[in-house]
Amino acid sequence: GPSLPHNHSPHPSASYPPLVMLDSVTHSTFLPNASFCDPLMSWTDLFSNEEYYPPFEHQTACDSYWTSVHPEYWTKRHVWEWLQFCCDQYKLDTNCISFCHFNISGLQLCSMTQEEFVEAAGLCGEYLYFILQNIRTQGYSFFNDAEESKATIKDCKLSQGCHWHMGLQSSHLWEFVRDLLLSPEENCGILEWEDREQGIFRVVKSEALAKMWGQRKKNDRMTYEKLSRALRYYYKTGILERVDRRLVYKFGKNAHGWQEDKL
DNA sequence: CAGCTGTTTCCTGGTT
DNA sequence: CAACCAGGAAACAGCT
Repeated sequence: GPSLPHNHSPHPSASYPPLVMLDSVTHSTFLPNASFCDPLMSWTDLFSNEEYYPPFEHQTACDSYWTSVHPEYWTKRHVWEWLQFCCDQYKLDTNCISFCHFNISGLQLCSMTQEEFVEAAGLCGEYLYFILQNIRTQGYSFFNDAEESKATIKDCKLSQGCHWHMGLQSSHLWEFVRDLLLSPEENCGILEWEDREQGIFRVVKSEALAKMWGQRKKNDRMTYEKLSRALRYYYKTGILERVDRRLVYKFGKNAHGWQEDKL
């Protein structure tokens, strides 16, 4: 899509599926309760923190943790562990993840497209996809060779830090609305699903919504009048579809990440 | 620098 | 009447 940022791998020589940066992922969605912290930091800290990664020698062959195995060779159990870990570490909303979609082997997991991740886990799917691609591209040694990983981590930290920040800053209006709908903690009854399946929702507190959007854009002059004008532009691009009711909107064909997982 | 995207701002006119 | 909806037009900001 034209709105996707350019893929920019930290490892130009490697060939693997392109990294899809999370331009649509917002801070509020994934870290609803945490004080602001760079998700990247937790990501990298994660992989340099021995607390989460017990020394490799402590693992036995038949009792290996997912970090000690390359994703392609993960068992169902490894996949499960990885998923649990991601939910835990990134405070993913487990309600939007269809866990039965992940009752699969690592090989199957690796063959899933981003779209399939989104289908299986909504917005979290994008996140999980991103994490998985990172693990894959870092390679096996990432978890085992401490010396080698250090350098890799550092490189990653820099280049991906930029992407993260860009992703966090450049959230579009419709994504902001979507994320609000998907995170009850932040929502406070501002938005409400009218028809979850159809992607129809209602703006309950229009002024509050405008205020919140204004905060996001550092614009204290934002009003619902202006915000709604921006929303109406989405009819043209298929992000939203017209609903003939006051304060009611519907996600269009070109909006993604809002769908509830279908069992 | 030019051009494009995604709004932001403003406005006229019509609807609930 | 207040709060919305429809869009056109133009300004703007960030990005390529």
